[in-house]
Amino acid sequence: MHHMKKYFTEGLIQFTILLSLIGVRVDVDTYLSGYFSPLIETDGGPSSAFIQTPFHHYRDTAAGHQVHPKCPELDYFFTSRRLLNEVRALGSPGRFPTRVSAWLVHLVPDDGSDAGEPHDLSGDPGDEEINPENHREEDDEHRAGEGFGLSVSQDLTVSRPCCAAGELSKEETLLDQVNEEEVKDEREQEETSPATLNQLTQSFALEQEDLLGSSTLPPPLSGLELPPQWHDFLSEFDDFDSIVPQHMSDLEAELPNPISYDVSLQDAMVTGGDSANSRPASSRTPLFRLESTNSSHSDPSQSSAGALPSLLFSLSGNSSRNETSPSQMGGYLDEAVFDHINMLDLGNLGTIDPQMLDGMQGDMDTPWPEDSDSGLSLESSSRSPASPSTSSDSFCEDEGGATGYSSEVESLSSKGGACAAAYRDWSPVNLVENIWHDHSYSTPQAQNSTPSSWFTAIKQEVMSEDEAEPEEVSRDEHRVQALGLPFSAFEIVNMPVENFLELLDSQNLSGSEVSLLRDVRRRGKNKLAAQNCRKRKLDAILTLQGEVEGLSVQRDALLRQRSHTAKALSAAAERFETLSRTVLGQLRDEYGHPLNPEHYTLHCSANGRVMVQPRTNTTSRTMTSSKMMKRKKDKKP
DNA sequence: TTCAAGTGTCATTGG
DNA sequence: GGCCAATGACACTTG
Repeated sequence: MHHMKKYFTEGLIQFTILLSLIGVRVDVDTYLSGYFSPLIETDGGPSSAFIQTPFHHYRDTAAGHQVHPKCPELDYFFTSRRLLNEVRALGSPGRFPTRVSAWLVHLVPDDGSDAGEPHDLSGDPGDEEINPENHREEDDEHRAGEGFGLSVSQDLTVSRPCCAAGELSKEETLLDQVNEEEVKDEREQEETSPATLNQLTQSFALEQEDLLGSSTLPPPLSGLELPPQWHDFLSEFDDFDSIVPQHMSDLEAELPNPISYDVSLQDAMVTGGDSANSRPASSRTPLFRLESTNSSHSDPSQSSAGALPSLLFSLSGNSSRNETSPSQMGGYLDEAVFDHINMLDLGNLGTIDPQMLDGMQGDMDTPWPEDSDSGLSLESSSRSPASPSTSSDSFCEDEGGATGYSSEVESLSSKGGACAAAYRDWSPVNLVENIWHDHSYSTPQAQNSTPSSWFTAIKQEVMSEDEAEPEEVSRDEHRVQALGLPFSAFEIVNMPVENFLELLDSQNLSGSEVSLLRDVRRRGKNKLAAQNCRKRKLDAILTLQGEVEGLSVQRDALLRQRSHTAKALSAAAERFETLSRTVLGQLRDEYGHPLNPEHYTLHCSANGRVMVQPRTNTTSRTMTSSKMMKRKKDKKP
């Protein structure tokens, strides 16, 4: 019987630890500081329905557990208490909304009085008159006791249980021995009158409080050995441990929501970085933090509930960032779309001696392809284009100007000299420094490339395209050619504005011609801008597409994890139910009969109190040992 | 002929 | 105020 109690106590402690591990706050303070009454407590105070097993009952058990207030064995319990406090410090998640109302009803040694007669453990028969508050509590407790159908005395006593005669006598013998020893100790310490069992227990409770209040730390809980069933249960929780802390927050966050919503670009960018912070991790970090006794050594950052979302979103963010990277986006882009943009990427093109430019200037007037960057549209309203003469019609080969102009252009050819002079003042260097300084994100600029390099590269690229396709001179190009200017439309578009203005001033152009050149420049720039804009759009779309795919993968993973977690939770709930039944089966009413697990259940309140409740909801009838302890303290002078 | 995609252009806005 | 990039809207071209 005693060793059963010992195991029962150990089991209750371990069970309490487990409850704490799964988020149920279990108050064993009173248990540890009082009589090791295991599963107790609401805030209501002591309950007459409880008969707490005196600490001394655990002495001289068959297993040799010498439990004594001054016994080193207390360290075991104090260590448990400390560990439990650590576990509690992790918080109570409310994940298990159950309320455990533990009623520990067990034997109280009979010191010779009649069986069935209540024993006032407080040793203060006049308590009710002295403390009306306790009286009310007692009334409540009494009603609660009635609710449980337990014949419990008012004042922390219970009738002598109806046990088997042999077992009872054996227990009585042991209890008497314990009582004698405790009476002796009690007398030595307090020199008080009658060393009743109640006084002994009370004094022991005080001793425990003193011990708990001391700064002496208990030794590590190295000697704790768990029965096999607890090992099984813990092993299950080990698996649970690896799952729950990481995924609970995600489950709590209504998993589909962060995934199924329409992803805007901004959202996607934001979530890519720190969406895990959308919910403060600190609010859920204590959830199912199952480090148990290792909690003090665990790294909170690793067990943070927000770790998973953070990790996942960081992964997503990385992916998105990678995908956003223009360098990697190239794989998604249609080459045909960005041919013109790529044409502007001149940074890595080979440098060509600027002097070569002079020899190639004759080719600069090569009309752009219709779709080239600077190719201009065929406006129907414009004048009829001049016949495409690609030989030498635009660029200044010499001061004599270009040749091959159309009749309309020829009228302006005489202006080529001034045009050439203006060109001499305009170096391609300025093109690089002034034109390619724009914010075009899709055209990485070779800032360190020489002007001649990009200028020649453009020419080469244009030439290569010209070789591949039949020439198509844009309408604006024809207009520029018709003006007899020594510049192509491309150059007009890309030359610095200072040079362009100087060109306009130096050419003695009419108002319509100036307007034409301005329109050519404006349209050419706008075309490039439109291309860049469309490329950005495409990039954004592709980025979002990649992020959506990443989120879809993440969603699938989270769904799998949720399923796994649900299974683990279900298994844990089953184990919890089994253990509850086991615990209830070991609890006794005042008659020594085990509580019927069919009629009672363990519940954990929101504050972690463990109580025994009837299957029907009668929480108001629950009795708590905290009330009992409070009343006992109040009674104590 | 219709449709979708690509492209150029215009107008507007904001830096 | 001018220049420029960005962008929505529209029209045109093309397959």
